Amino acid sequence: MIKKNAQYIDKGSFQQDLLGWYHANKRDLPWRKDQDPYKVWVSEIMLQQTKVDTVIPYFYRFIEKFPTIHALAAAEQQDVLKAWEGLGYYSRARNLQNAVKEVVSSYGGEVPRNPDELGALKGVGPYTKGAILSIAYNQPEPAVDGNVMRVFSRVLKVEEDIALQKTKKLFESHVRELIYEDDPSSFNQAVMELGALICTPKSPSCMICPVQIHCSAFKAGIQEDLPVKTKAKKQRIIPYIILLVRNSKNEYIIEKRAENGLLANLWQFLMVPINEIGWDHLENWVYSEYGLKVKIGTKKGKLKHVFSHLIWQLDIYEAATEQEQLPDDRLLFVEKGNLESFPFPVSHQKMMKYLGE
DNA sequence: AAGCCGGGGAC
DNA sequence: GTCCCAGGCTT
Repeated sequence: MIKKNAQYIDKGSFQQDLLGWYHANKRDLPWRKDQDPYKVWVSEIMLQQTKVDTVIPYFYRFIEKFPTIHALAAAEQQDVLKAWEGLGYYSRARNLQNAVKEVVSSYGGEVPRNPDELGALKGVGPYTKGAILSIAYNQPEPAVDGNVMRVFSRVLKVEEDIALQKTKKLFESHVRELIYEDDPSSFNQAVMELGALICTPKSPSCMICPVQIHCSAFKAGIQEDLPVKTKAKKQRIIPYIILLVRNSKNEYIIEKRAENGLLANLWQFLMVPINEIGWDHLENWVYSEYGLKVKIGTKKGKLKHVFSHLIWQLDIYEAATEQEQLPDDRLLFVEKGNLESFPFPVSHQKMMKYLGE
């Protein structure tokens, strides 16, 4: 039985109602066609902080391009990033390939079923570890994500802040107690499916919920008030001048971003942090930063791009250079028609409509 | 514990 | 505008 401040629940009846609903209503998703641990792994990484409908086309393309662990391990990172382009959180792609290489070199290409070995892989945290172990290997391990915390915060009327680490551990212990050991894969997926389809953040469909009679929050009429979660901070606004620099051969200058941090190893048009530089020193800064002499032209447009923790305010200008040689390793001349072979952040993809002919 | 790390869709 | 999504890593 459930302890602490949570309410009691009839475990067998809850499992039966939840799993019965799941088997009758689960979505036909591409990563549910088999239990290939590699495909389960790829899907779970893509699904981190990302909706199912967004992931589906990426998953198809990714598996077609990298069908096996060995294929992904042998790929160029730029090709992996290109397949991830637009999905966001690009460290997921870099970590996944890093981990896949580790699986090839240390585990003969087989995804570890040992929890400690699996959890030690880059990008495999507590949730993903539990998801792979339960879904691919049928082990009764908890896989606690946002859905699971929302569902059980309501069913068990847990009123602790789900942003806290200790609250997540509390839910893991609840799942260990409640999990259906004959089919932990279906149990974990059923809770998440319920969270996605019925027990939604706003306006949950309690009237058609298969576990309504088990739900303490519904009984108390406070399901809309759970889960409790502290609010995120507001984003900082950072203004940039974007320079669409073109040479006499009608090629554009793009720059490879740093190998760590925001949008790592993706490509972009030149970005000038105008607040730090100031308009008067703009061309001088470009020369000191890149050894590049440019003439700023006319303004072509503006964009606002929102990240989870900051906002880019982008003013886009065309610019020209007469240099033939690029003095900086980060920079590259590329014809307009070849830009699509490089991975770009979405914000810079949106700038391409301002390029000339 | 808090900050960093994308992008999109629902409301 | 707000929230949050099948989270993890770093400090």
